[in-house]
Amino acid sequence: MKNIKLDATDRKILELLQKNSNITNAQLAKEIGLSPAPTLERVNKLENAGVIKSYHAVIDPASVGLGVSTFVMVSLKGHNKDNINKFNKAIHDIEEIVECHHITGAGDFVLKIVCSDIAAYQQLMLDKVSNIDVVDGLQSMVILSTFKDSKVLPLPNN
Amino acid sequence: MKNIKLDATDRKILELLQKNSNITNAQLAKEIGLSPAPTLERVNKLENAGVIKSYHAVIDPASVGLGVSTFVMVSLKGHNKDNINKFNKAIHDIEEIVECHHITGAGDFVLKIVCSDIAAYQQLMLDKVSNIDVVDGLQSMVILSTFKDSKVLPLPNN
DNA sequence: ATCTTTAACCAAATTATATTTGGCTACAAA
DNA sequence: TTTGTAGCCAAATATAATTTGGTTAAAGAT
Repeated sequence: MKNIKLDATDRKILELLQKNSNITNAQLAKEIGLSPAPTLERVNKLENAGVIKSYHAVIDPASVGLGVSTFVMVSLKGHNKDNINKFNKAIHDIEEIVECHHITGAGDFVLKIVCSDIAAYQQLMLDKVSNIDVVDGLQSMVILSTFKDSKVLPLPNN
Repeated sequence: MKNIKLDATDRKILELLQKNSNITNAQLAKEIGLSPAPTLERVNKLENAGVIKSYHAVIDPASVGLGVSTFVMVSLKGHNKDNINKFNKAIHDIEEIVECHHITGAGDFVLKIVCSDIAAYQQLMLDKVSNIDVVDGLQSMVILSTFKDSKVLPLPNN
């Protein structure tokens, strides 16, 4: 991934595509004040440089029967490279675990988990997560509601 | 938002669009085994029903100078509706706070925060977050690395 | 100072893709 | 049995992406 210098126009493009990636190139061009050709050129450059990583649809969990989301703090039995790798491998194939971050502070990892209901969640935790042998402790926080979930990062001006 | 019944084809569409929303309708049609016309019809139906909420580009934080991401556990001074509303309002305009979830367990809220560096993070926390008058305690967890960040929810089969 | 190169841009042509149309089939309700 | 409806397809059309060729302006070289 190259190191690319972004100008104000690039940042505007990034902001707009984070907000809504289904905007047409023509509309995007209009909003940033350029014609379609150089607009597309800039978008391609941002993609090739790895600044834009990917494009995704976001679906409403409830409408597909996913009623429970949680954050889980995980502590490992010994916070060493080997155990971290084992843990990483173990969680990778559990599709209900949609995020896994290695953190400083109280625990070692924080997971985000999504599943149908509390029963399914309990089963997942008992059968799969707490069974991972390097896992020491787990602390679940059930999401009651989400007040903010912005897909737009706060781009610095330089 | 209507209650829509999803069949296996709809779920396949949702999976593919979550994975990569820039796929062409023709390619999507091919992968689900239908022609473009009914494929598009299904996508439109999913959008109109609110199952597909939005489309977004994902950018690489590091490549735009965003080097620090954290989770923050927040406790409020009294967990009542009024204070929750005040908190909600206060965090809404802080663009570095990209997520805010109301949770059960140890704290009252968990935030996800993204900013340039530790100095900027400290300033943000001191100047803006800890200043919110309903905030009682804060506990930061800095993300060292992210092992998994799937944009694809685990769709139940019915 | 003047040349040369390069990057960024535009308008317009072309290519690719989305979208609409009309009609067919199969299943379900009347 | 009939009638309506949902879901599908192929093909026509409309829209959008992409390419092309050429212009301008700024930076570095002579």
